[in-house]
Amino acid sequence: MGKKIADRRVRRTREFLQSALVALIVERGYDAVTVQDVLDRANVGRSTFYAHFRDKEDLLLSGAEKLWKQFEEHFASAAVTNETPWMLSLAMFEHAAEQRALYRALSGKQGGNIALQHIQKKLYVSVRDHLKAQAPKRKKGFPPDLLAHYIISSFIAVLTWWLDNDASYTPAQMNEFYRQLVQPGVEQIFPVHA
Amino acid sequence: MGKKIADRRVRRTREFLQSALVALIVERGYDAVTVQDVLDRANVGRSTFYAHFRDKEDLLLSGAEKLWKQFEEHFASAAVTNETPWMLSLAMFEHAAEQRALYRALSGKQGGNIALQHIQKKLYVSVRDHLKAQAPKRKKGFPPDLLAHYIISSFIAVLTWWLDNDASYTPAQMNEFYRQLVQPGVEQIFPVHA
Amino acid sequence: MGKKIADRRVRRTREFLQSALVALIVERGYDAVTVQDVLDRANVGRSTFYAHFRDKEDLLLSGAEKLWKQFEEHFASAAVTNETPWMLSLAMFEHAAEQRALYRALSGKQGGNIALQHIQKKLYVSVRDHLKAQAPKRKKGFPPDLLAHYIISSFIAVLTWWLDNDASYTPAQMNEFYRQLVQPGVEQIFPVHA
Amino acid sequence: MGKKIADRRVRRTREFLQSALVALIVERGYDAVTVQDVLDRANVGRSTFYAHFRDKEDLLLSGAEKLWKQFEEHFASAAVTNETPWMLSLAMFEHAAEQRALYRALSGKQGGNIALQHIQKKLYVSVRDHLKAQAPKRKKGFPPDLLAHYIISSFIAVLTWWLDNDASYTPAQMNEFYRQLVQPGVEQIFPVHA
DNA sequence: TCCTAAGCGAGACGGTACGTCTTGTCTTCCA
DNA sequence: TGGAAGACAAGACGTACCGTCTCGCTTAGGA
Repeated sequence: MGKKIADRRVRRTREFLQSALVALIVERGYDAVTVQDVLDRANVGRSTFYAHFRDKEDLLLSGAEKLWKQFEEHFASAAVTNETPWMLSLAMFEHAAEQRALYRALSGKQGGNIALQHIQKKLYVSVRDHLKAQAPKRKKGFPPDLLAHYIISSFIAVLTWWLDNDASYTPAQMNEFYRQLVQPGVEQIFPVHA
Repeated sequence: MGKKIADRRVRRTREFLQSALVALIVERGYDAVTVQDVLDRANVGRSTFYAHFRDKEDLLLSGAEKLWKQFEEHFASAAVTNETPWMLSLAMFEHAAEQRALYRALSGKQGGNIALQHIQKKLYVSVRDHLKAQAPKRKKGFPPDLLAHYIISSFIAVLTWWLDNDASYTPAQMNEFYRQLVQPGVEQIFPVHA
Repeated sequence: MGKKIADRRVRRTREFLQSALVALIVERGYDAVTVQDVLDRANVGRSTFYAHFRDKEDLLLSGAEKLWKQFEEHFASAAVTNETPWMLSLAMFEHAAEQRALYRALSGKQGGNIALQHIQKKLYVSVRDHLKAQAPKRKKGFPPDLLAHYIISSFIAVLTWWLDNDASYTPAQMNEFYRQLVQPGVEQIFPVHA
Repeated sequence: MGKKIADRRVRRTREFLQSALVALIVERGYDAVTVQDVLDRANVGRSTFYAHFRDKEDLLLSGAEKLWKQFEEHFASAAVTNETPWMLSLAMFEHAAEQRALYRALSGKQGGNIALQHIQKKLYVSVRDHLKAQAPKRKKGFPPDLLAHYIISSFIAVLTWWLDNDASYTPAQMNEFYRQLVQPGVEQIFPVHA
C-alpha cells in the first residue's frame, strides 16, 4: 500500500511547515512572516506548500486544530471527574502550561489573534449549547448567548494575560483566579443549585 | 493667518479620508480595503494621503483617537455624578449607541480589531491606575493587573456582543447586564465598601 | 535539462518585452512610454519585468545590445573583404536598411538618444583602438581621440539624417556620401598610404 | 513707473532660477535635478516658477536662448571681418571658452543634450539657408540638407569633445582642428572657388 | 528488478498593493 | 497685485508578496 507511505511523506511535510511557521511566529510575529520565509525554513517548495494549504492562515489554523485535538485528548484522559465546568478551564490552563510556547505563538499580538479566536469559537459553541440544554434554570431576561460569550471571553482574557505576562502562577492558581472573577456573577444569573 | 485656513483645508482632507475608510470598512471589512480604494472614495491624491498618515492603520487609529476624544467629552459632560465606575461603562454604551455605525466599523472582524484594541488599551490603563490608587483595599494575592485586564476585557466582550448582534437592548440594559456579570466577582476581590 | 526549458521561457519573456518597448517607442516616443504600458503590451507581470531588467532604460539598452550583436554577425559574414574601414560603415548602413524600423526607434528624438549613444560608444572605442594601433602614421599634433570622435560622430550624423528623413537613398549611396565628406579630411591628417 | 520696477523683479527672479538650474546641473546633471531643487536653491515659490516657465526644460532653454543671444552679440562685435564661414565657428569656440562652465552645463551628458540641440538647430538652419542661397555651385547629387547637417554635427562633435575633455587647446587650435577635418570634404562637394 | 505515478524543489510568472517621488495646478495669505 | 508657501490630484516608479504554473528529479510500490 503505497498510499500509507505517501501519507507518511505528506504528514512529514505538513509538520515541517507547521513547525516552521510556529518558530517564525515566535521570532517575529505572525504578520511579519512571509510564505517564502516558511518555505525557506521548512525546505519546502512553493508549489508543495500550496498543495497542502490554501494560505498562511490555513496553515496556522491547521496548527490550532491540532492543538485543539491535543487538548481534547488531554481533557478526556485527565478529567475523569469533570463534574463541574471549572474542570474544563483547569484542563486548558494545564494544557497551556505544557505547550506554553505554542500557545503564546498562537495567541495575542504575536499570533495575529487568528488561532486563538478559532479555539475561542469552539469553546463558545460548546458552552452555549451546554447552557441551552439547561435553559429553564436561567434567570429570566438575561440573553444566554451573551452569558456564553462572556464566560469564554473572560476565560480567554485570563488565559492570554497569563501567557503574555509569563507570570509564574500555576494552572491551578490561574483557574482559581478565573473562578473567583466569574463564578459569583454567573451563579446569580444562572443558579446552578436551583 | 494663512495657517488657520491651511489647517481648515487639512482638516477637511483628513476627515474625508477618515469617513471614506469607515464607509469602506462597513462595506467590505478592513482588510479588504485598499489605500487606493480610500483615495478614490475620498477624492484625494496618493501623496496627500501619505502626507497625512503613515498607512491605512494610522488612518484607522486616527479615527479611533477621534472617537475616544468624542467619548471623553461625552463622559465629561454627562457624568457630573460619576460617583461609581459603572457610570463610565454606561457612558460608553450610550456613546456606542449614538455612534453605532462607527463603533461597528472599528470593532470586531470588520475593523480588524485594531481600533478597538487601541481604545481597550486606554481603558485598561485608566482602570489599572484607578485600582492601583486604592491598592490597600485589595484582597491579598490577587494580581491587580489581571483584575484590570479582566474588567476591561469583559466590558469589551459585552460591548462587541451588543454591536455584533444588533440586539435592541438599550444602553442602560447592557450596562445592567455588564454589572450583573462583573460586579459580584470584583467586589469579593476588591471590596469597595471596606 | 530543465534549465534549457527555463531559459527558453526566459528568453521568450525578454523578447516580448523588447518588442513591446520598440513598438511603443515607434507609437509615442521613448519618454512617453510607461513601464506599465510595456507590461500591458507584452502581457507580462510587473515583478517579472523587474526580475529581468533594472528599468526601462535597461530594457532599451538590452535591445541595443541585441542589435549590436546582430550587426556584428552581419558584418562578420558579409565583410570577408573588409580591407578598408569604409566596409564597416557600409555594413552598418546596410544593416540599418534591413532593420530600419528598429534603428529609427532606437535613434533620434524617439529613442531618447540613449540606445544610439550606446552603440556610438562601442564604435568610438573600436575606431580609437584601430587608430592607436597605427599611431606612428598619424600627423603630429592632432589629438587621436578627437579624430575618432569626429569619425564616429559624423557617421552617426549621416546615419540619423538618413533615418529621420526616410530618403530613398541606398546604403551604398549613403556610404558614398559619408566617404565623400569624411575621407578627404581624415586622409590629410592620417595618411593611410604613408 | 512701477512697471519698470516690476520688470526688474521679474528679471531678477528669472535669473535666480536660471543660475540655480545651471549650478545644480553642474553639481549633479540635468536629469537628477528636480524642480523643487531649483526652487529651494533659488528661494522661489513653486507657483512663481510656473508663472515664468512651463517646466524644467523651458527654463533650460531660456538659458540656452540667452546664451545664443550673447553669442550673437559676441559674433556681431568681434567678426567685423567674417568673410569666411570659419570665422563663425571660431567665434563660437571663443565664446565657449569664455563661458566654459555654462557650455559644459548645457551640453553633453550633464545638460541632457537638450540645450545644445536647441542651439544646434539654429546653427543648422542658418547654414542650410546659407548653402541654399548658393545652390548652383553645389556638386550635383549631394543632398544639401545632409551637407548642412554634417557641417553642424561635426562642429558640435568637436566642440563637445573639447568641453568634455577639458583639454587645454585654445579656441584657435580647436577651430583649426575643425577646419582640417571638415574643409577638404566640403570643398570637394561644394567648391567655393568655382 | 524495473516502471510508473505521486510527491516534491525550484523558480518563472501575472497580478496587485504598497509607500515614494515628482510634476503641474490651485488656493491662500502677505508685503 | 505679484510672489512665497505649500496643499493637493495625478500618476509612474521600483519593491514585496501572493497564489498559479510548469518543469524535471526523486522515490517507493506494484508489475
